[in-house]
Amino acid sequence: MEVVMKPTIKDIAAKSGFSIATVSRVLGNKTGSYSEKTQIKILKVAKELGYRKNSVAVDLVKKRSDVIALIINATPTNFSTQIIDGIQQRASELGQGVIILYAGNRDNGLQHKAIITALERSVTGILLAAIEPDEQDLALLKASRIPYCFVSLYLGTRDILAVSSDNRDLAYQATQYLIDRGHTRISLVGIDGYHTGSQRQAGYRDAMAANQLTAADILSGDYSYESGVKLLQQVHDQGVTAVIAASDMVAAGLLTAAQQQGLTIPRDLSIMSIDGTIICQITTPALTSVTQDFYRIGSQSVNKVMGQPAEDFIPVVITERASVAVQK
Amino acid sequence: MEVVMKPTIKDIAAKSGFSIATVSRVLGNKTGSYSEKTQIKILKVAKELGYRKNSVAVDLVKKRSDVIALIINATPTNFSTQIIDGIQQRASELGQGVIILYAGNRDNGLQHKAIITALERSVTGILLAAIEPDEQDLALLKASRIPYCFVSLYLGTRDILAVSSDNRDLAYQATQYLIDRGHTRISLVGIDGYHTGSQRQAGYRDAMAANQLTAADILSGDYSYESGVKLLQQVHDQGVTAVIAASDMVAAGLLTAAQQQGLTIPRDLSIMSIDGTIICQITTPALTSVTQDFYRIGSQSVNKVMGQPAEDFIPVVITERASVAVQK
DNA sequence: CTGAAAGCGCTTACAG
DNA sequence: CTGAAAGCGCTTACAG
Repeated sequence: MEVVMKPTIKDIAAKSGFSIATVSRVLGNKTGSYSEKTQIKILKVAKELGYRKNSVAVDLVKKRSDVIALIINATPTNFSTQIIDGIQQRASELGQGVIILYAGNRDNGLQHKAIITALERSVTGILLAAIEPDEQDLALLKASRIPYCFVSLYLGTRDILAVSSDNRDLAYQATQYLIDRGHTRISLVGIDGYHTGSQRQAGYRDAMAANQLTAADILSGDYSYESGVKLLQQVHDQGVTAVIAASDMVAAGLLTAAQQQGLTIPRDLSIMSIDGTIICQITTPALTSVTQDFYRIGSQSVNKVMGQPAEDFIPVVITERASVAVQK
Repeated sequence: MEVVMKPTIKDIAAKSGFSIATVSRVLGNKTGSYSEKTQIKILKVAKELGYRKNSVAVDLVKKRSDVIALIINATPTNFSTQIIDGIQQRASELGQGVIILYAGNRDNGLQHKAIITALERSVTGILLAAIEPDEQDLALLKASRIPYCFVSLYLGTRDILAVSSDNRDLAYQATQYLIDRGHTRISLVGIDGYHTGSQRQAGYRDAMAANQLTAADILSGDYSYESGVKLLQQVHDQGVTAVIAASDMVAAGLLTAAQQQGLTIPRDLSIMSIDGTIICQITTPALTSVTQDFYRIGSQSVNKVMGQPAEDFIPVVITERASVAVQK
């Protein structure tokens, strides 16, 4: 029974009386290489048969996919939607589809697997969002002939394509903002020591130093809500008047825990968040933040991986809400 | 220069002195069909050449991908991470990869495009998460020979595979919970009239009726934070003592707006949320919720689309936090 | 255990 | 404008 088989151009050729070459041309819209009558006939037959192109075959012969692979992990903070929107939008303008490969939450195995999957599918380019690559990942990527670009992560070298906020500058601005409001004892909380984390640590330290202030011990964490909750006590012990939270989620955790301790924010503690997602609006008080332009980070990274001119660093902006008080 | 070309099994065959058939067998691990010496030799050459399999070619000849396509849209509430985790986990247990196709935010065009993309790539199955299909989408899906399953959406018929919470029951439970705590004037807020929405509306109405209570006008919205903010005034005008929010985001919006109006939650208004994501912990007070088991919804949907036994409806649970007061 | 050959569903010079 | 043929990189009966 033919019924059960997916129809191919061969079926269309047989039924229409043309060769598969001609069928391929009209289906592929190679305008000018077929007559209108032929087109009409073939299109009609294709529709009758319920024909649907087999992209796998097309990709094989064309040796490329016209799809960008986006590898992303489940970060505790939910900025990914904006990044994805930016990527999708720009990719579609450039005629590229995008498939998302999920790398778990900082799961090195999954991450590696995702890279390999992308490599094996002859994608146009690979985007790695918020992925901290290990040596192996990097070696794999470098050995491939496929362009790749890190998104929202700067590896510290121009040799590797990347689009992100300038994390040093971002933390510097956050710190300076607090200093400008009279704070002198300021802490940085919930951060790790990978690329993004250490760049932010540097920005924080530089700003403190530039203002002749001594930096507090940095409180390590993993950017999560739980980190924030857990670290509040240490923040309190530090005796600081203001904190910079490594992410909106850390800020939210800090806030909840502080309130449970009976603290009033921002009177007893000012919180400056990093990211500026909708989380900042949900909390009470709303969180003042250094806001990243994730959409633009996404769209520019597509430009970059497609070999078009693109910005390296996307400017951030400070969004004043209600979690920072002026220190007398 | 050979250097620039990606090596193929033909290159390995040439360099190792074996035929491409044998190369294919050892690379494909067809144990028993080659000698150990051969294996060692071929693997060595493959490594030297930096060989990487071309999955596109493999898929073409095998006529299937061993990947599940997950089509997902950017819902205002961020439960997707949990669904994805569940899907990824179960899929990998079954030897399936998963690619995610992003359908924007209720964007019918993108949604349709995503379905077509999946159809053209001979995936093992298609999962549609929180997607309300239109006629066209459904026709497309039905016409294909690829199994598909809706995730977190029940179309109201057993003919179409789906795994979700029982949304009627979910809303019924939420309503009954409030009634049990003395509330009689209860509203349902931020919901739409599609499948999930109307099922919840029915559950709400049924519970009210079963308790001889009159249902308030349902306040329509799109499950977003903004909906919650915008609808608070109407909730207030209704004079209810408790609301069921269509999602965590709606609940958060309601809460923020209420607090801005000077209301104290839950004293002045009890809020019962639907979803139970981390958002519920972030707000002050924390939101009591009907909590869905998104992870399980995800993993069971994989079973279902792979033709394995699976549950249709995943039980929900009520998580008491601090946004519901007992009404005297 | 191994190889020659056919074939997966397309595209694209080449020739007419 | 159209068709016959080669080929994309693999897998897998078939024969030995």
